[in-house]
Amino acid sequence: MASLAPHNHDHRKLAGAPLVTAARATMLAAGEQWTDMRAAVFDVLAGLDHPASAYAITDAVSKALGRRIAANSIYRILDLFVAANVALRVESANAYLVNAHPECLHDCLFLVCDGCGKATHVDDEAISKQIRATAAAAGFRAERPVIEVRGRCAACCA
Amino acid sequence: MASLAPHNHDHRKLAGAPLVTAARATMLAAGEQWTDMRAAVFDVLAGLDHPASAYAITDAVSKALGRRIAANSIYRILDLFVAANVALRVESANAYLVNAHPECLHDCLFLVCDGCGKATHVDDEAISKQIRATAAAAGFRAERPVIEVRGRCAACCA
DNA sequence: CGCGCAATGTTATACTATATCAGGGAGCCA
DNA sequence: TGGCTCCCTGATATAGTATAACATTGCGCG
Repeated sequence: MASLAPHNHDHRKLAGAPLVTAARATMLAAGEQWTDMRAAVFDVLAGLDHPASAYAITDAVSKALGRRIAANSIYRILDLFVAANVALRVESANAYLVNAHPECLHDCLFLVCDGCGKATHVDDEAISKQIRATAAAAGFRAERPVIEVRGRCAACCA
Repeated sequence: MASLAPHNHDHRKLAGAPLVTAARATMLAAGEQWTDMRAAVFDVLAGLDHPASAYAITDAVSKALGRRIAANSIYRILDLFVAANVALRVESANAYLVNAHPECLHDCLFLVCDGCGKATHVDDEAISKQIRATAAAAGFRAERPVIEVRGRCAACCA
């Protein structure tokens, strides 16, 4: 275990079982349950290599469970996940993504490729601070910055 | 805050007739027509004090023209407007807004109030440059930054 | 005139998101 | 145990956002 300084931003990404464990712990800490259904949704999210729509996730969960799940139920769970910071939403793509380090909370920036659809999650405190400062200067109370860059990733620029 | 752009970024906001004239000129310069329909949509946009959904705009245009316009037609025109930079889209709100200075092109930042729904349009080259630099550092070609801050405006904080 | 082209109309449909109420299981307490 | 509440999920309906596909109109031009 790396040391947990006040917040050293050692952002190694979790994956596999440790990620599930961390997500579960985060949910429990938020006073939310970790049900079979939620675990199934999380597994699907964690298995994606790019953000997916709620309906795509619904299809994948349905397939995984062998029975039809209503989109409705998936939305409820995704909303909880986002609120608890174990999942993230890409506003400009109406899509959801697992949060590979659910234990630290900060504004995040997505580089969203219009070629392959993949999103790279970047944390940059300098940008975040600057945006929040700009908002504050305008007398605006920033609650949820949405910072996304549409464009082309290195692989898709070719 | 060095101002090295080709133009001086004197961002006085246009309104009323001069704004329409500027928008029209911008569209023509982009090789697009300025039809009665487009003028009607633009008038509605220019009369809004906060971003509105395509359907709300459809209703307003329909009312202004005294006949029912299909949402479809409005979407087409809004898309053109956004492409030509005479209108802007707030991704996190699925809403459209007139661009009060259509003649200069830059990334923009919206402060979107969850209380009153108003959006403040801020231009900040420092943030824009930093975001683009971050993207470039990741080998990502930034084409369209989406920078929006959800929160509460000064009036709604009270 | 006849043709092509762009804009708009018309209709249908896909996609995204939420509301509402019913059912069912776990824990709690008399 | 029985009954109770609370939360999660199911089921259904509907609202809201966006695009597809083809028809029609009107205008400029040879």
